[in-house]
Amino acid sequence: MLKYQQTADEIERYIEQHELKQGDKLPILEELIRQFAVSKTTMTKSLELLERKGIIFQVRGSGIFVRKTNRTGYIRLFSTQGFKQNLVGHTIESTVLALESIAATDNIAKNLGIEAGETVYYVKRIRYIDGKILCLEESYYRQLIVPYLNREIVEQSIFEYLETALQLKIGFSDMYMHIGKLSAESARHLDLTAGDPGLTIETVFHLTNGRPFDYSVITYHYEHSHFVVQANGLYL
Amino acid sequence: MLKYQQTADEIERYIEQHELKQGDKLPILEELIRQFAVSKTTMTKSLELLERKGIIFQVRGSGIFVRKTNRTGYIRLFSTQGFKQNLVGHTIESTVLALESIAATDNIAKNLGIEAGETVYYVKRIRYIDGKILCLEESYYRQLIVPYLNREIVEQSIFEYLETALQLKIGFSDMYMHIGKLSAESARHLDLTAGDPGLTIETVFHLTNGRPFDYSVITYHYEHSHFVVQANGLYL
DNA sequence: CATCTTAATTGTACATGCACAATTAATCAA
DNA sequence: TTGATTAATTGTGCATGTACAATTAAGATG
Repeated sequence: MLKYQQTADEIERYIEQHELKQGDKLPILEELIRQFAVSKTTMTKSLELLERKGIIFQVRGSGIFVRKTNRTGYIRLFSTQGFKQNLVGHTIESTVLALESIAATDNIAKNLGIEAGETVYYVKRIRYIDGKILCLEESYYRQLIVPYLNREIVEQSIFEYLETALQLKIGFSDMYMHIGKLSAESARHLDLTAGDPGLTIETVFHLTNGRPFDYSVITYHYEHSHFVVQANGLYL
Repeated sequence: MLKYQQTADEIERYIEQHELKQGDKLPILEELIRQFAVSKTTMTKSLELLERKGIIFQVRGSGIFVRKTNRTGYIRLFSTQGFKQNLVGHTIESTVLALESIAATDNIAKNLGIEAGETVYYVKRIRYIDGKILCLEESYYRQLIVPYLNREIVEQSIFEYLETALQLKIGFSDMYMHIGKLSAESARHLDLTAGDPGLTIETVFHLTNGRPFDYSVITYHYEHSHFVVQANGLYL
């Protein structure tokens, strides 16, 4: 593990152990450098990481302070950390509705930037959070990159399998969000009524080398989906 | 302007001028350093910035490549850049429904982390994108930090006024998202029907020194809201 | 010609040092 | 005591240098 990541983890633990609250001040940079015995570069990178994770904020000339959201029970969207750490205290389960190899349709191909007809795994799942329906997911994995999937893997975390067993390195992703009314079929799976609200997120996942390997369409259950995003710059 | 920001801008322009596409390779690091006559640190920071903006991706041992989303007409959520650059080619207009000083309710106070009763500006607007209703916005600004607002300012970009005229430095924000059915009142403002889908984003804005100054509740028109998010790590 | 091994390429991690900007604390003047 | 000025504190920008990891290309081997 990289030194700056490890240092960041340690600082995070330090914050928890000392039960620091929003706005509490951490030791100054120099002191942190001394305590953790790393160089300025490394410590700066660690702090930058923590800042992007929304755990601290830094004020030049003043100090380094703890940042906390004041709501609980929200799912953290776009966390740098994975799915798992994100949802400590929550249980995620999946019901697999479909798992098969198919030929990519035009739409799938376009999103993945491949030729129509290429073989992809089609996975359809309902995912539960703490026993309640969270979302309906339909994903398409390029078989060229993900040569094998089975029911057991798909019932658990697919991405964990990709990263550990297949050693794939997931890089970046483009997410397209829109709101709409549920179709009869989606509503049935989510145990809702057609016309009810739904948030749909389409995502194209890429490996670190830029190759797209997964296109997924997720529709969230509007009553069980509360998201929090910790942003750093401006936005809208 | 900082050197690494300026360099990043120049590289961005370079990409546009050379009409580079998704996956196209940029000159190697050393070459970029030479061309732009900056140090390795600076160039690295510039590239990191561009990476976070979703403009490039870097592959160790291979090179630096252009990253582009393949859909247009989507609004970029959580862009590091401001509202303006984000929406080039789009027109944003606002209708002001309310602008008054009020005493903070318990809910407002809790979100801003202040005492109930503190004076805040209440701003209610409908915002249009390219002539179509985008969202209904209700914001609360602490008068202690934003001492003056008028109709003219509120009709334009409030944040631009805060940054330029008041010299406030906006730091980070916590955003809470959920989907639901529109109330009769919201629906009326958005020219929709009660019960229609709506995406609501509550945001608490902080200055760079960590002080919260704005709590806003925005409800988006489901037919005119298409968002894109370029994420870098994993997520859900 | 395919496959393995090795070497070259290319970005990332980490250390050090100097200069400087933003904030806060201390000092001084009235 | 108040308000302005100065000084100390504290994080950020930028330059240089060494080592190394991931990828790709080249070469060797069968």
